[in-house]
Amino acid sequence: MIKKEARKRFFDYIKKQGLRNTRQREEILEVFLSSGGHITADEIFEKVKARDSSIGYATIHRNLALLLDSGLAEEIKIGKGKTRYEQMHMRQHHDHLICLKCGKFIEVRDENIERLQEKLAEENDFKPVRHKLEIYGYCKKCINKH
Amino acid sequence: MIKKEARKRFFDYIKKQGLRNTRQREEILEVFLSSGGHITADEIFEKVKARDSSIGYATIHRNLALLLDSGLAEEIKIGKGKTRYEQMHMRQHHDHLICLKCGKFIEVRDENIERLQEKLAEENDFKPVRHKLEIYGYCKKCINKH
DNA sequence: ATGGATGCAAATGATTTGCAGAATG
DNA sequence: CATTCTGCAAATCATTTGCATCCAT
Repeated sequence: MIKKEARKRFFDYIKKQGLRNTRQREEILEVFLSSGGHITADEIFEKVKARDSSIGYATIHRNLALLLDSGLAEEIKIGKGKTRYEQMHMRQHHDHLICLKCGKFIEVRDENIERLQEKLAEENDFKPVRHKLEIYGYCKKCINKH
Repeated sequence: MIKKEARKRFFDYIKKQGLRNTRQREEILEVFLSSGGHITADEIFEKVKARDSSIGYATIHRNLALLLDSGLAEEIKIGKGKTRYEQMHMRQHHDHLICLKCGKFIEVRDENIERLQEKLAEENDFKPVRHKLEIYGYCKKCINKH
């Protein structure tokens, strides 16, 4: 199962850094990995609190930083809203089409673009690690309304 | 001259919205258009203040919002730093290679990627307006140091 | 003259940090 | 046991807003 891999990767990272495992850390990881994607710190806080009402908000952020560092999560910051966190590990990388009207996120992937990005980086003596492609515009429903 | 075009576009927008032209607005636009790119609100504030020490910080933000709305500027939010503003109008669109070690921004452009993005959007019944592509990794200087 | 624009200071909102006690390896 | 982690509250930091006044049209 894929979630198991992600857990392993996270705990391997934790151990390598000389850090410890905790109940809270485990719960936050679980909620994050079970999220559809694009989850906020607040949303994680609410979900974890439902299971363990004693958890503090700061703990969410501290562990989110760890998810980022371990490469499991990626930040998405758009406009003035709060930062969203997306899974990097379990799922295949994808790009986003973002509707300027209704805010809808459409996940897409194009192998040719992926390949050209590698090439583009290489041509610039750059070793790519990850990337983010966001295309802003209007989705089908909103295309006539703006 | 290209800067002149950008100015026209901005003031056309202002007028269309029933807004007014002011000394401050003019100065902020000037500083923004003269910036190399990736400028922050603070940096604009400092530069404008050098010419007009009475200007307030809030005015920078209020006018930056206008630059965004008029389509002249684009926001770039990375990590925990402050938002950077980049010119959209005068210069050709470009993507970024961002070094995870030294923070260097390399501007790149690939026609094929641009074209494939159009196609990708179209296939999803999506009308693209603008996009943002950021590739994170290690630049030539840092590639051996991490 | 009229309503948008500005400067200032205070407010906001998200994220971070200091600290003392709790828990892990 | 030594250290990391946690919850809490206070602190930060960037950005936004309320308000009285100013100024462009």
